[in-house]
Amino acid sequence: MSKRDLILSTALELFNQKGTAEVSTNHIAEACSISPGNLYYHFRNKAAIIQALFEQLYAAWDTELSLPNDHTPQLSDLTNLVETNYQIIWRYRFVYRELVALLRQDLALHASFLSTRQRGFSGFQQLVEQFIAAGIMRPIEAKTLDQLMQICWLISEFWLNNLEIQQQSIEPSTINSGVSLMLRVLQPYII
Amino acid sequence: MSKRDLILSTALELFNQKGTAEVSTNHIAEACSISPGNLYYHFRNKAAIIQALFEQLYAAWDTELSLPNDHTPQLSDLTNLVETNYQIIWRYRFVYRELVALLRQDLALHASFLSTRQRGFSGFQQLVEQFIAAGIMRPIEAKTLDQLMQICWLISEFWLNNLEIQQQSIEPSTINSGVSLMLRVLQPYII
DNA sequence: CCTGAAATAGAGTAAATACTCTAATCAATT
DNA sequence: AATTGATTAGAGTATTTACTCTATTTCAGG
Repeated sequence: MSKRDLILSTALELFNQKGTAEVSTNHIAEACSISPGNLYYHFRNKAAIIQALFEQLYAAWDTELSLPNDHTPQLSDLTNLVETNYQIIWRYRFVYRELVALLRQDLALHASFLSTRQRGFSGFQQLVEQFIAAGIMRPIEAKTLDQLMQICWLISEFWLNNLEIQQQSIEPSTINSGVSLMLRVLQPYII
Repeated sequence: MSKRDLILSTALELFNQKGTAEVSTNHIAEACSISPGNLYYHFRNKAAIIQALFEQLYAAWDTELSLPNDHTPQLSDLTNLVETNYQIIWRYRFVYRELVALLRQDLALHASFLSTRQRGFSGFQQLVEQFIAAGIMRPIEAKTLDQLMQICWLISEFWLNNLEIQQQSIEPSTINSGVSLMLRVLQPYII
């Protein structure tokens, strides 16, 4: 593993443990057993480390959330996708824990996050539209569909936060409850 | 206004603007035009200021979210409640922006928040059960009902965060879209 | 083996932070 | 006027933070 990757994975672990505000660059360097100077050789500043971790998150979404597009979609595709998404978010959990604060402090980060998020949302919406086309779901009026999508998206983004607030351990079973929550929203429209 | 209240309202304003990590006790004191020593006369430490603001939030929920219990409930009661709740959360918006981080740093705060939250959730659930009893909503199986409540609750807690991420201005119209999102969840069960 | 660039160590700095301490002031009561 | 307790100012402190600078080491290619 390159030193750059070591710094990033160590920072990720510490950020997830204690939050970005509580973890200093010196902490990260010490946890990596390297000097502060070395850390600043690899990263311009602390914000650059956070940005790089966001980039990793984007990459994880891109590579791990792809759909097999050679078959007609099934509901299981949706649940798989959502579950994988929860796993990714959990891996980078500091991001959603502090999301609003982090984005407010960094305009460029906000922009990149918004566009990545928009891509994800569009893909999600297309999947549901494929369900309708395939007769798995009833036709839905445009505005209603948009609202349903927004609700599902809200669940997928904030369900883990909700679990953490409730101090529930994040295990497959609790994560699955987030998946079934989303299915509950769509259920009245599933044939 | 007592000096204590001045400190709290100033701190609230600054926390909402910049986040708790970016606002120091010295900042607060300066913004109040008082000395740091004076601030520490009124509050043991920075955490105590945050705790006091949480108490104000609890109080706002208690006093402003009461239901008129002399008439059979109507759907408009629900929308009014949710709207008022959004206004309260917006007033103390730093709380939900940083919620997971704040609670993880302060065990006592976490406990008080959880119990207050539980009370609110129960009240909300009772209201919906009254709708069912009044024939406004169809009877719903227990597990389904619980899931619906959780979804609505998630929306009420995180909708403003979602708006902030989208950089949308928080206005009556955008807040109303949060209310109709919740109605969209319940709509299939409304008679 | 030499060279030079990349990588690293580690001391150092200016600023900020949470918080303390002491002395002064105020305001009400005796 | 004197006393007393609540309030306030403001200087001070130890620590931490993000980040810089310079000197040294590593190591691949000629």
